[in-house]
Amino acid sequence: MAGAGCEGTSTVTVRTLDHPARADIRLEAVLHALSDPVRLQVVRFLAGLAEGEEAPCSAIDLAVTKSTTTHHFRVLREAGLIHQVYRGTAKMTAIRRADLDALFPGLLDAVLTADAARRSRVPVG
Amino acid sequence: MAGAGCEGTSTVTVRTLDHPARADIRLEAVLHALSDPVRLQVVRFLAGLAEGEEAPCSAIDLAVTKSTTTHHFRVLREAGLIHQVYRGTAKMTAIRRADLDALFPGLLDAVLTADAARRSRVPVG
DNA sequence: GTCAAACTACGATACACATCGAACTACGGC
DNA sequence: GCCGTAGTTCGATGTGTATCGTAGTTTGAC
Repeated sequence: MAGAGCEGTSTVTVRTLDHPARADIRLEAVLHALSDPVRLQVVRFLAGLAEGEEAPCSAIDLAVTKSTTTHHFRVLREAGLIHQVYRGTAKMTAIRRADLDALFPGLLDAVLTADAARRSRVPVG
Repeated sequence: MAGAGCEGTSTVTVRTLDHPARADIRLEAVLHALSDPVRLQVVRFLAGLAEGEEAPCSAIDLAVTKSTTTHHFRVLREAGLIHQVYRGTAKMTAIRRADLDALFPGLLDAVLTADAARRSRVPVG
């Protein structure tokens, strides 16, 4: 059966992922997504990449299982923080910086700056 | 029994409230506190007051019961977003802007700006 | 086709949270 | 002392969430 059992897939087997449009990104959802340490780690990693650069889920060393990782990536995607696309066996992820900066100017930078400052105070987190 | 049954009260009946020190304010807790619409409304109201100005809980018209209001104010206080002090029968609340701006420069303003922008797009929220 | 790698789905679990109503406490005024 | 106002506490409830393990799907390589 084509495309069965795949979250966000249309009838044909193309493996597409649903993303909220820029206008549908909600501030509360973004703040909630950022309030989890695992997800903040993901965002921190992606924000450290070059503009538009992608990374597979496996590139980030998270202290949780793969199924939990899938969960967190979905929360980030549905909140509008990241964009994901299948490329071969990997699922490439990039941060939606342009959308975020347009909707919430300075928010992402403020969070990343605050997070970096805290991490420099408390060496290992 | 002196001071029994009062959250954060010391042995003598003085009704003191515990607040985290500036250094103990955690970014995740702040983001989580801001990710609830009721609490965001409280912060928006307090941020609109003059510098250092206080307001009683009852000054904000929230669409929840008093016990739920108590809950949200406690979340905000324990996250380090607000400072509360008893004054007569009222509990006066002020935003901890200096602490927040020192720890997370630009974060509160970015959230408030984004919230204001969204509220101007969607008139009633 | 077979196999391994990458990721997903599902069910379970344990915990956190937003909400309420009802009963209670603290304070100021009469 | 009595009462009203402001806020708290407690228990309950329904919902959300972070986590896991196991089993499954998809894809590229062989």
